[in-house]
Amino acid sequence: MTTAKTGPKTRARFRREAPEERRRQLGEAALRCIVKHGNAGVSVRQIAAEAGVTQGLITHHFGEINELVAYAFDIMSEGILQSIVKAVEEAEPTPKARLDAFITASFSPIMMDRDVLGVWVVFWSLILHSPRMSASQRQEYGDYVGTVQGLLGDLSREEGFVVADLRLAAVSFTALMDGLWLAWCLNPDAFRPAEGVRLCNNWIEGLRRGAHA
Amino acid sequence: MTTAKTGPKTRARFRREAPEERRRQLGEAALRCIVKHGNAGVSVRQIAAEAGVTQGLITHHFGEINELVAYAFDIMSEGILQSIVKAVEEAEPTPKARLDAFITASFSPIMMDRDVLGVWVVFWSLILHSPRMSASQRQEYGDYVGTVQGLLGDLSREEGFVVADLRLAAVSFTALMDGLWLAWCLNPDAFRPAEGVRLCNNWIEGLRRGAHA
DNA sequence: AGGAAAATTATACGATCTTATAACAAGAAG
DNA sequence: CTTCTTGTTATAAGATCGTATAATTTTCCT
Repeated sequence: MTTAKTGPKTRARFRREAPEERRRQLGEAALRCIVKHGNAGVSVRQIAAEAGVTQGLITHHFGEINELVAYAFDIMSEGILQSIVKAVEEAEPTPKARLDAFITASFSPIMMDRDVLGVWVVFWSLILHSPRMSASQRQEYGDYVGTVQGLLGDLSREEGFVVADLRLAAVSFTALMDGLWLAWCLNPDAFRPAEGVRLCNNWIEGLRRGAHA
Repeated sequence: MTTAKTGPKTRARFRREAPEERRRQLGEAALRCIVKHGNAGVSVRQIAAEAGVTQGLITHHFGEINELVAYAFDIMSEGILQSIVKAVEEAEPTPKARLDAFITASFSPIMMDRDVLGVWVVFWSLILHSPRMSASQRQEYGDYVGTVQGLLGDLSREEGFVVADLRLAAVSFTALMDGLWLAWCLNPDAFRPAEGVRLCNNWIEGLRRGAHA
């Protein structure tokens, strides 16, 4: 891909952008690279090329590449949590409707996308060796479990069933969904999205029937 | 680490090993490298150094490095599945005791080890971009779910409760455990191993009470 | 012993990677 | 219109990576 007939000593023309915007562009380019090549896609050169800029820009905006990856992780985490929370907020304000919305959103086409989940799994694999990403993950995981705990607590109060340890129950439900995402991502034949919804609802049904009392 | 006083033109002495043994040594060295450095540990040079051999040996035994990684994945998969299955076989032959053994083994110190689980997560992240590993994973996942399905089916027959779709229930239980492993690996403060056992038992209790009927 | 087969070392080559540095240009401000 | 700031390009340096190839050593077989 040659630049269209540049003179002998002309430099490439470029557009100057606000730092936050460029950072976001680079972060999204990173996500696209990970979609395409997994871990192997994480490279200054590939990401710069994907974003249509030179490598130096990444150094300039992020210092080292791990910082860019962590930033991309943050972008994605926020995006996912937000889209799910949004679905909950838009549901009818009854505990059951809100929980249903949560589950449905979790298995909507936005989430049941191998590209999305594939990037997610790659991030998981990076967290253990990146204190920076680990901190983000703990924060985000806490928020997530907290949200689930709220939904489950509201439901139990509304319907009058007992849950011995609400936080643990939320951990369990979260684990179930993560596990289903992972299983489907690695092997989409394992179950259909609608079956994922059903399995989550079955878990809730167990909760109703006092399995966690 | 210099070799002890080699003459000017002497070559390093070495021991010749049977191919299968050497392959296994290299596979285990690869696992150790992944423990230490995650994805970044996957490199011909690092693995060869870890195994105490030269790089060429990896090419010789595996051709390309991805083949070695896939082999390491197979080693680990078999090891884990075997240790769990063994615990089940050693339990009393009642459905409940066997299932208990399965759950207990799944949260024993052998599994609740961040090094072990960390490697596991790295492998997950590689599967999506490696047809060879993907094939292994599907096979192994099928075996695993099949084992779970057998345990759940036996219990339901013994205790006389109804499960609408046994395969789906096994998928769900498997997902719960994978999700708990993942959560604990990324954040060991999320719950204690004994609580993991309890959460699995709670899931089973839901099954008993007809949540999946 | 002696010799053949194959495991292993040693080395080289080209590609790609990360990071650092200097030059340049775009946009804003005076 | 000029000047200043800084986002951006361009380039280089050094490390690491994967793989190929040839030389050498071990080991087994006769």
